[in-house]
Amino acid sequence: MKPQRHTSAPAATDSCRGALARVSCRSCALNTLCLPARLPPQEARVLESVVERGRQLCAGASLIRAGTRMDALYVLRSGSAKRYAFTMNGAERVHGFVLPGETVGLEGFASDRYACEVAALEPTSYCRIPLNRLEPLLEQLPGLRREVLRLLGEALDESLRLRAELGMCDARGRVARFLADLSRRLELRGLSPTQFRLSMSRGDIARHLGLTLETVSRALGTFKRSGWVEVRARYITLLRPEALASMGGYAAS
Amino acid sequence: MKPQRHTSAPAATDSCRGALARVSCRSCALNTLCLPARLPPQEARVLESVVERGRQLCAGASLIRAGTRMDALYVLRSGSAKRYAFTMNGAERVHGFVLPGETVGLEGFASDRYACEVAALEPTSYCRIPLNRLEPLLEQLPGLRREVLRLLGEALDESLRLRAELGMCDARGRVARFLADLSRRLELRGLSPTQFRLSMSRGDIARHLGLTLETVSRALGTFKRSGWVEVRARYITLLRPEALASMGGYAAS
DNA sequence: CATGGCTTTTGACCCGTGTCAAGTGCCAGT
DNA sequence: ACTGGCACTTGACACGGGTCAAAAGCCATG
Repeated sequence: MKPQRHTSAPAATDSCRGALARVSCRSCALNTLCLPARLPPQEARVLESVVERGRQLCAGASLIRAGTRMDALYVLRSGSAKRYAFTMNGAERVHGFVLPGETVGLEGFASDRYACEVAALEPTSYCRIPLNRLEPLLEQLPGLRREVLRLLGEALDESLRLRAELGMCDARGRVARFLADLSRRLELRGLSPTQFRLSMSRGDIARHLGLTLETVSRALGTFKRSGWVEVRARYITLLRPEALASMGGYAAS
Repeated sequence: MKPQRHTSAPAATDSCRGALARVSCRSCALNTLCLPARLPPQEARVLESVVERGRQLCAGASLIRAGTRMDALYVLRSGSAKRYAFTMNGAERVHGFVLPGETVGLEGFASDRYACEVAALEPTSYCRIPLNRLEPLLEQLPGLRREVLRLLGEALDESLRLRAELGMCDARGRVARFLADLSRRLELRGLSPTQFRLSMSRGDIARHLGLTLETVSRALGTFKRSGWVEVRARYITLLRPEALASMGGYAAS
């Protein structure tokens, strides 16, 4: 068993940055969102013992290289990242953006190799769950087994839903939906749902939504002129979130 | 234990239709494609003991109702089906088409409820793997555990790739890709890759590719005029599959 | 064989978005 | 402060594909 070192103040505060000790999910700010949150406490404790803390990544650095052997799952602790891949004609395609508490690397189960590149969009830290430590736990812990299946199912469901809904609305609807979705996810993390910084470029957003960066820019321009948002470079303020939500087809399902 | 009745001739021939006995994956025509194919033989034998044979569905009948509690995985034995769902504005969205040997119901892991409706497009038969029998096996059989993860990963990967590639090519490219993909999957099942019947309507294809049925029809018309395909109602002959494949961005990856 | 209903094809038109190009703003380095 | 580079905005234009409408095929039924 590895030595366990505690920060004297066990405050579960707004950031994990300071802590240099080994992972303690219970004292992590993300404990209500992250993978262990849905596990029975004793299973969470076992899982905790195999989680490794990754070092900080600078903006642009890759957390996962597409095509490399899958050897771990990763969970973001802070910062943000984009998941992307290239089509055979060399065009970059952005599959999505990753926020703290979200798991990446799941598509690797398909072929034992990661299918997406995952790169930090700003200084970003993460946790790592090595597969060779995870697999034995899947045998012993039924809750963890169900949770991994749930995560995969959720990723699949989200991907299907995204394709369906983006395919049905026009450019402005897609951008509206993107903002509404981001807003919701930020709120879940205790951040302001109406005022935030976009860590990704217009081009990244465009390549995610299947548009061009000019069209994204124009959509934002329209929202600005309608008084729905305020845009200053990458800083966004949502003035009429309901308008965006309804335009993006974000009705109460 | 249920009674086991064997057909006297154990021929692994081209169809499972005749057999009325309980499931015997080893003698099934799909045994090289289906879920057990990638399992170690002894695990496959255990899995076989929990698989139930479903009765034949007629065209239009639902195999899975969206929103109902997830209680099983399903594998198609013969026929074909479409997976679809409705967006909140009531528009139908086709997530994909299912061929024999393919597994459906995986998205249910997200929330314990099926997210897609799955309906037969022609007379169709299937196998059923109840979850309450599958779960204990996941604890005991490491190969099965990996295989279920692989299936989910594959579904996820395919969904991502589909979204990426469809988003980047024009209407004709999408239809070409659709035909090339179908052709490949039919060939895997030992059927002709160049001559087949489309069990789905133009509208279904359109709702799957994010187009309108008129555009799908026009794309087929173009291919016909170029001499790439022959179209007679729902019967299709691919005359220049390579042309379609390259247009759909189906290069050797 | 005729009928009616459904699916598919074809045509005409127009809007939205991609494309190309120029212009603006922001930041870092010299 | 100047400069070069990059991200973003804005404008003009063309075209692909959505929309509406009508005609043609296909298949059932009586």
